[in-house]
Amino acid sequence: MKISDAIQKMIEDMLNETDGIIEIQRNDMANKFGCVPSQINYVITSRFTPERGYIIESRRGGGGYVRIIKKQIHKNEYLMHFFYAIGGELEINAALAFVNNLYANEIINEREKKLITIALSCTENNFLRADIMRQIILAVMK
Amino acid sequence: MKISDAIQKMIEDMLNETDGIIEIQRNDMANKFGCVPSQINYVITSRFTPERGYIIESRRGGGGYVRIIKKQIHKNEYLMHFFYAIGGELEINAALAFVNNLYANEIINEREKKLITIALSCTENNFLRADIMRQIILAVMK
DNA sequence: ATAAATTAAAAGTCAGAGAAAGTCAAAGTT
DNA sequence: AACTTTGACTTTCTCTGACTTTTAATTTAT
Repeated sequence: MKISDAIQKMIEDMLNETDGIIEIQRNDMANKFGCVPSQINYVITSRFTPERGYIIESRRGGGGYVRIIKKQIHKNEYLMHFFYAIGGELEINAALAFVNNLYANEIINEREKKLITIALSCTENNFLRADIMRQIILAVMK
Repeated sequence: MKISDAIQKMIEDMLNETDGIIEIQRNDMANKFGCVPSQINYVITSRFTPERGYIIESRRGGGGYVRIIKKQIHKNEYLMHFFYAIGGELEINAALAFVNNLYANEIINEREKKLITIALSCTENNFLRADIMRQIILAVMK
């Protein structure tokens, strides 16, 4: 049961094995799963949506394909940019505003936000805080 | 014995036999107890509430399910214990040992461990560090 | 040998049927 | 009065198939 989930998983696995961009043959894939081709469309439109960070491109006719692209969230770029923007000092309010931004952009979750807030609030020294902020960015960047 | 109580007991038993997370088919379970499906909802909403430490997730349609998650409270107990064990001062080595312990026990993940380490390393002051440790525990406990 | 026409090979669309779970109010119990 | 049971109705999700559209490949005509 749950063919759609199996299809989703296969696509995700393929995306992980590559650089986040794959091309599939709709009919082939439907065949592999013993389902009707339009079910592939169903899976794609219900799970690989733009809101979830996917881009779909396709072409019909002989040698057609469906291309699924997982948007590489510019997370690291975003973080890098900030990393270099931090000066020698960092005020607590500016720091917390940035953290809220990270949270809003889903780069960190609520728990991480709390931990980071603690780390940033542990000193009055804005030089030290800038340093801590840099360490945090590196930690979050993985 | 009331049917609802029997259903509750079965769910609790299932939760105890697993890691505190189960998935049931609402209609199947209703069938087992010879009741109407909506009675399962009744049991869940009246007994497996968030206040009692349960999380409910579900999905409709073919292959649907109701997932019941029992929040592992022992983690919080564990954290509580440490929270009260922290004295006025906390040396960096003791603090980091504790963090490693949390990581080993899967209460925090690697990324959180990094963030916590940063927070704990931001001062030379063992009084302040004890305070930070307490804040961290509260943040992680939710 | 090209251009046009045809055929074949994809992928897309959409609506309907079916499979679950959710809701809520009324009726029954304790 | 509070809790339990029931069932009619709703909503969401999945699967299917007939039909359409687009593109490539092939054949035919000039």
